Amino acid sequence: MFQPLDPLLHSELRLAIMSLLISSDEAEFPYIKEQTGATAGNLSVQIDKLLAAGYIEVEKTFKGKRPCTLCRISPQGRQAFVQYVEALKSYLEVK
Amino acid sequence: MFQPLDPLLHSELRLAIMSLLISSDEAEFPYIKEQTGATAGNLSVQIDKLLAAGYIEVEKTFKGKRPCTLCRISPQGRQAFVQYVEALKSYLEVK
DNA sequence: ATAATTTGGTTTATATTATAAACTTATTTA
DNA sequence: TAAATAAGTTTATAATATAAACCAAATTAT
Repeated sequence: MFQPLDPLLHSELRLAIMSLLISSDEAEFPYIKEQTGATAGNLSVQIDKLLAAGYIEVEKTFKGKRPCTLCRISPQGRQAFVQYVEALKSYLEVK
Repeated sequence: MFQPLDPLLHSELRLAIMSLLISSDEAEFPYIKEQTGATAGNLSVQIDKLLAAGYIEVEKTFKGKRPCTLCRISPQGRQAFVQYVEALKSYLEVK
């Protein structure tokens, strides 16, 4: 009937992050922050969770002299997102 | 960019309840319990929240000698569900 | 030169939420 | 009449989301 929803993706901010990454493939911390409207603290925590789950990869580099945190979606992340969307349909389709 | 997700609907169990009610219009507690696989306690709590939000109406009757809790979606609930689905699209569509 | 502000975050604390366990009451069934 | 089942509710706990507080380095203003 209803397919379980991956709790890692069923979160407004994490879903927004993944949504950005699935189309842009990679994005910098400040860009994600701006696009999602999240606070830096919240964003940092949620990025850590996605990283811990293996849904994204995080590369810490520098952009000139300033630190730059680059996020990229992983194959597992991409798959999890697709599955999440599939699962969601079981709740949204009129049966 | 991303539309906010109504936190009352962005919950696996409450979304399942609303999903059932939007298509069947009304349903009994045990039926919802069976369809969602939720525990009675959890279901009771979430039904209360949907009721408090005005998204559903709850009628406590009897079916023979046994109590029967009947849930029905309200116009506000229906509207909120439709809006939630709209908002979700902003996360799911490839941009 | 140095004080204040901004950038780019992380860590920690709090408040909310989801969830199940424990409980209640009435009704069947053994 | 004792045990089990049905139909829930209340309460406790564990997880979660979120922002506030913090930190370090770089930039800008005085």
